Amino acid sequence: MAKIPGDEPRHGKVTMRDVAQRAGVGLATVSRVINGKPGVAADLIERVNEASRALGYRHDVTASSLRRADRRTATIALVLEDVANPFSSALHRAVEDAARAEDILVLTGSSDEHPEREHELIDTFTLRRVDGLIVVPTGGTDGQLATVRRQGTPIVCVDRLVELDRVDTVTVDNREGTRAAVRRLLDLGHRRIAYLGDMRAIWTARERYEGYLEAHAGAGRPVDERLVRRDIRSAEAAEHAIGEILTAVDDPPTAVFAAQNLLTIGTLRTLQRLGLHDRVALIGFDDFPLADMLRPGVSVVSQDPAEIGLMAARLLLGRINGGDHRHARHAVVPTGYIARGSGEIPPP
Amino acid sequence: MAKIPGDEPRHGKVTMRDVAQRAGVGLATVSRVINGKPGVAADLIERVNEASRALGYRHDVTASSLRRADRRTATIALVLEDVANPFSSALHRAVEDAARAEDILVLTGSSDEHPEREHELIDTFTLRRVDGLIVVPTGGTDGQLATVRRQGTPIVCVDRLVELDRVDTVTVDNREGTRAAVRRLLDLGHRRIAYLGDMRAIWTARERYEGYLEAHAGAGRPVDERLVRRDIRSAEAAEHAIGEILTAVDDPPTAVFAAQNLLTIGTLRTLQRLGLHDRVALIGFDDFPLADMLRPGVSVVSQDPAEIGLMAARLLLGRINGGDHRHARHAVVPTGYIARGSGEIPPP
DNA sequence: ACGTTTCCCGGAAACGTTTCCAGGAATGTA
DNA sequence: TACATTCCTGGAAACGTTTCCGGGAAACGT
Repeated sequence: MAKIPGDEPRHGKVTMRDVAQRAGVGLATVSRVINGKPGVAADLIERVNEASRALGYRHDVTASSLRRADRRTATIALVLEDVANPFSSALHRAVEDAARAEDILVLTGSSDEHPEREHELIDTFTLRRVDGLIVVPTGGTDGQLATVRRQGTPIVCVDRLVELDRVDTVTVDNREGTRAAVRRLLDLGHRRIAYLGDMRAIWTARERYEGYLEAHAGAGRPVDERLVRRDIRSAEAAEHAIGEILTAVDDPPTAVFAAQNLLTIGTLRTLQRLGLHDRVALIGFDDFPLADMLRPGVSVVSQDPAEIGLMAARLLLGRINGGDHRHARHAVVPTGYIARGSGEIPPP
Repeated sequence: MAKIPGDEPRHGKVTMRDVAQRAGVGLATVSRVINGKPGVAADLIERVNEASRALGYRHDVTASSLRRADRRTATIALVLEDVANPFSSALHRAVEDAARAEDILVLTGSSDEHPEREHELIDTFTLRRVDGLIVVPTGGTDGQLATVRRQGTPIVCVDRLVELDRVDTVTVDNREGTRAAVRRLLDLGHRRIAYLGDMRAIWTARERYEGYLEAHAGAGRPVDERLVRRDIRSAEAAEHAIGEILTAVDDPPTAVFAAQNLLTIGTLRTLQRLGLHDRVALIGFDDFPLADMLRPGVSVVSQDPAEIGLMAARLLLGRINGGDHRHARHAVVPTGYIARGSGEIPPP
């Protein structure tokens, strides 16, 4: 064959059969010992362990999962929006740590918020027979998720609520976090509070907007539609939108609530450009690095991706390890508020 | 073919045998068709394809790799310092994209800069028979990497240079990037330039320091050891160190070069606290989000993690696909300089 | 002492696939 | 036409493991 020059002949491959032979026992016994199954004489266990140590035997998880009844593969998959964004990667890390504790590996993929891509990823992952799936769902794959779940793969959906049979979720209290923050602005005396929101197709975006409305309703204040822009998907679009609102509207807002990371940053840029950063209040949803280094510091509604990831991993691993709760569990982790100055600017 | 939501029930495990039966051909023929091997009659190919489509057959990569001669598993592994840090995750994303183009999945793990942890990860990954390994090496695992490589697994080391047989590397031109930046400061008239560096055990840290020395040597300027602090590992430590240098030294520096992300941020904090951010020049190594939003904007030597990741993936996939280059290839990607103000502050 | 149950153990089948091998058809050559 | 060669094809073995099953020994009950 095409033998790569300089490649060592694959000597390594010591198999269970080798161990069995050296220990002078049957193949089945070695398997039992390796898997820690009961009902093997103590001296045989010792012989097998000794032999496998001496030979440097390494258990082949792949081959094992082929025959194994539960087909466990010691791998879970994580479908994120984009492994490179800070929220996703913090989540990823938390999941990795939780999985590592049980010697489980993590496969990841980025959906880029595209249902087709997400579908494809879930497809590939389930084909590899991962033991479980943690998904930040785009919302276009509920049907697929339901079938996959029905076929036996435990699933935890994260960040966005989905209502599917025996699919657990971990979400953040978007509505309440937003409501409380906007309420702060109202209590500070702001009457005209602009709102910048993400794509309406995204559950969190809808929830946050609800919180904005609730805060106004709770304070008996009307919402001026002209101060609201939704379906904004980038920092640039936010820059533009808030610029329009601040300049074109005859009675401009004295505060802004930016319902997502990038939108906060876009708003920030425009405020600085217009020299309004010390006069218009700003609260963003979701913290970001260096928010405290800006002036004024940017106040945010914070969520804890590590906590979310940990929770998701716990729920998933719980189901994988046989806890077959017949109903879906929905964990909600609370948001925080970090006051850094921008949210504390009073109306003129 | 690409139907999106609410998919067919596709329960059951339809195997190659089922396809063979329905197509009225032998098992071996189905395998040949699926793997696109030559020497099958056109009508049989059509029959097999039709049958497999009709039954919704899905190729089981796991079982396949068990018997397969090359043992390819269509998976590569990525060992990063921490999946959650921006450099790592940007790299991760680039690798994911390159791999996806060849239907290859990516396993990841975080070493946290611990050799033992890295060793463990590499061990686990190779046991799973990944097709290749991309590693940001801690430096404590060269022996293991050499063995793994010798046993046949292609390896690309990233960010830090290692000299191992047939192990490719992708690094950034740390030395030159630093030299040029420090040279700028010197040309601007700065004579006393402080240096904050990461752990000396890390190759990049050593290289950057060399660049700092070279710049001084090239300009015929001496280096004052009292302005140099190395082995700093956190933003807090940097904050403290630079504070000491700025206040305790009788003839304080007029500029600072921070050789790593966190150190730049730590320095920034201290400069702001001391009210020196407009008077002491600062250049950092490695860009970070919002660096342009600070006052003054933070000038940095920039590296492109996406480019690095892409390059690494290319080298790896090249080897996986049979490119048996017998010598190691070392790609070096250039750094940039982004002037935002802080690096352009002249000496008093 | 004898039958029955329980407990351990090892040989063999199975998991879903690829590869080896041998046989039959088709083609080429003399 | 006869024979060697090439080409296709499918049955069976193999990959490394787990699980099924049957058998022998030990423990138990009478």
